[in-house]
Amino acid sequence: MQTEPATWEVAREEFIAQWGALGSNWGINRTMAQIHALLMTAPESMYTDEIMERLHISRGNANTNLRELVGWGLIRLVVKKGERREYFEAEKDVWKMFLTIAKERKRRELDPALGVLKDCAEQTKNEGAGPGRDFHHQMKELQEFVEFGMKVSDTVSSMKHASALQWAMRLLG
Amino acid sequence: MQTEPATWEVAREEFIAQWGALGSNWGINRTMAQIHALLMTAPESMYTDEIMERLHISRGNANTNLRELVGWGLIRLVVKKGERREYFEAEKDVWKMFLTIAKERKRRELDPALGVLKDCAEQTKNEGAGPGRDFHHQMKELQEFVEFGMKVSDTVSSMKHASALQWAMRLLG
DNA sequence: TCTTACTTTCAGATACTTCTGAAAGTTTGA
DNA sequence: TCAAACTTTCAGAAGTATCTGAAAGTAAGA
Repeated sequence: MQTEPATWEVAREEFIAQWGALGSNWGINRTMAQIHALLMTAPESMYTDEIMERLHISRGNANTNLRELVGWGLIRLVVKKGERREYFEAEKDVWKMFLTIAKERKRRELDPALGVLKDCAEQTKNEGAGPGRDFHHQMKELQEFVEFGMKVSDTVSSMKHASALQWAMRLLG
Repeated sequence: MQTEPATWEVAREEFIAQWGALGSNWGINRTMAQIHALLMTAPESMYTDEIMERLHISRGNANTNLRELVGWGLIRLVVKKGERREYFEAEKDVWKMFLTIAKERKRRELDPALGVLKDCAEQTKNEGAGPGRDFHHQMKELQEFVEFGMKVSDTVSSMKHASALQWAMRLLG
């Protein structure tokens, strides 16, 4: 006879499925998001075969996405003494998770954008009046805005959870 | 003889191409990002056929992505008196652009995530000690974090550019 | 009413992303 | 040095997203 799954396992199943679907909006692929959700809610660390079985995915897929998650810093590899197999576990602290994601998104989304803007501003710095000058101004404005955003992000990222909270309370209060 | 393009037009070309490429990281499709870049740097409003020609895209593609951009609120439709054709122009104010994007991303990325978290937390609120309880806690923590982030985002969004700047300077100073 | 000048739609084509599974590679311990 | 236990790779398959272009739709003015 099949063992009845615990109530929380049902909710967990939903969480994994939905989190995977949400991944797409976030620009993260579905499997990666699902593995992350699975590990985030795992009472114990897990190894590749368990993950494959649980999510019905192939070995190659599991392996690739696990590496990718390690690359993001969202999960880490754990070696158990006396065991050869690699286990994985997720960072469960929400603030740390947020910092990791913020840092990675900054690197992926903001850094390259800044490069383009700087370059375009530089190329047009000698434009006289007219549309050329307007274009230059616009690139400059965008550049400054992005740089500013990066500074804010860095500042927040360097905060401990408690001080970030305190700061935010002041903002909201 | 072909007219030599102005210097700024060369930079503009690069901006459009690169911005389009960056769109992917941002979860925005390439054409949409390119049209936005084109209109953002256009001295005058433009109509569909001009955009098609400039970006070498089909009518269907142009039309779909223009509607999408209007949907986001990043560009608007302009009707010129005595003209039947629809023209488009982009919001050029950087702060307004940022607010628009922030609002839309919140709606697309945060709102649905919050729904899932609330639902999972609710389903497991009666779990006793053990993994079920841990799961519940984790959902709760995530939920609170997301709600908190949304509040911060709303607060900043309701600010005028000047006060946001002032607030940020205090943070950074 | 009809023609002209436009906009919208959508089925199929193309391009891109992700996944599979088997084969190759690596490490450990006997 | 070998076999067992595991991890990594990658060519091709499957799945998604995006784009084209032609046809259908709409509205204005003659």
